[in-house]
Amino acid sequence: MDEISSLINALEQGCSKIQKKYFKKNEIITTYIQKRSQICILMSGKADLIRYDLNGNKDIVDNFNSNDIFGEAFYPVHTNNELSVIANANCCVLFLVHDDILRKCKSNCKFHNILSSSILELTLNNAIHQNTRIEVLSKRSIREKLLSYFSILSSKDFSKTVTIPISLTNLADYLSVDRSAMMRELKNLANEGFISKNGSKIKLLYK
Amino acid sequence: MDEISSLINALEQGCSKIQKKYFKKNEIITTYIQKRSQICILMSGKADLIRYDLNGNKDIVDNFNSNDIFGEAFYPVHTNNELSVIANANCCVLFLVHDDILRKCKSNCKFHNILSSSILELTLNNAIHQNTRIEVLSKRSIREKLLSYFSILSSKDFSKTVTIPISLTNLADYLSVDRSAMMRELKNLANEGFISKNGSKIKLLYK
DNA sequence: TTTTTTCTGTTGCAATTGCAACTTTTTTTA
DNA sequence: TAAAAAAAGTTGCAATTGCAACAGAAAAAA
Repeated sequence: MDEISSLINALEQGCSKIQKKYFKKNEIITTYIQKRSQICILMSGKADLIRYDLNGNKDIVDNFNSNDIFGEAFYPVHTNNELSVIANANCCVLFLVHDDILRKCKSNCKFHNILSSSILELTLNNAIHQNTRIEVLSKRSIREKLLSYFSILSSKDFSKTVTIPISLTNLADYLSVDRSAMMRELKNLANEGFISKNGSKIKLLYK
Repeated sequence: MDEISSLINALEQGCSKIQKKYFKKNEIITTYIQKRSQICILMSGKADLIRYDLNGNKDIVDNFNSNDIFGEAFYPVHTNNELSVIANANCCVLFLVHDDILRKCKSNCKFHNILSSSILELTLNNAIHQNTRIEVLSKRSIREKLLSYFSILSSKDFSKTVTIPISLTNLADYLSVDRSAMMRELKNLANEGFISKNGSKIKLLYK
């Protein structure tokens, strides 16, 4: 992705406003607390945005892959619970401070100008992902959520046969439904001839 | 909002890349079809993002207020149904083309530089709203959705008494639940002493 | 390779939710 | 200001869903 390589250049040419750090699996990348203007870019690896609720249950709020952008800057100021980003694999992360993106850095580094538009690109990308999730979450039944999800996968891949790119357990989390209820609904969809299913490979049989 | 006034300046100083248009209630502001790079900013008024589903039912996907940013650029490339933005009141809208934000306009207008960061600000703002909605949508029961929604309102207002800023009908849409089921749950919450309710004024009684 | 952990798959049951069909109240429009 | 439209409020009932508690398969770790 072009935006990412521009940023890497800026970094390597010595822009002091960008930090690059490495994390091992299970290490804490950042917490969303008093870092209002922190923007992070995951250059490689996988990470989860985690909340521990009042009962101490771990709740996966979001998850990030290569080229994803995240940070407290994307979240409301007033959150009840602390959010943490935890590495799910070895990660390389760029850290930027929001204000630094707008104002030029002291050394007036020549890559600074591209920063703002690169961040905008990634942020737009993030918005597309969010809207996609809102799309499926706003369906009222598990069946509709699944069909909506499959339909999006199908149009991305230009194919009526889609492979769910995450575990079914994680899919249930993504759709915010009970996993066993989702499994049941997958079976119903298959029994009623809407789909055929082999593991996480789904063939859409309707229309 | 600073970003908006910067944009207005850019416009009024004659940047040819920005268009300003006025719409009356019920007029179509734009459609999300083959306008991949269109970015719109609602300077005043209210608007809804609408989808007509297969049965011809009107489905309100999102709604926009002053200073909100929207456009096909925020949506996945492959959408099944056509999305339209309809004015809900008299609206003033700025239209920008995404590529123009990145490259400088021919006249090299001096306000062009601020464009990118202004758009970034608005886009980050948009992400915050989206994350807030995902937060409530990902709650599994109507009760949890309501409590989560109230809790967010409460921390915004620094008060245990909140006024729902939209109609209850629209709130049910926002939470993606059946309106009558939501009304029932509001009554249950009141009966069980979690809240007290007077119209759209809600007092939080827990903790 | 064995052990441990995670993931998949299943089912009964109770609780929640959506749907449909109303009435009443409030707001908007003519 | 009267009429029309939208919103609020209610309830019964059937369908969906979450929860709990399993067993077996697959993947990861030791």
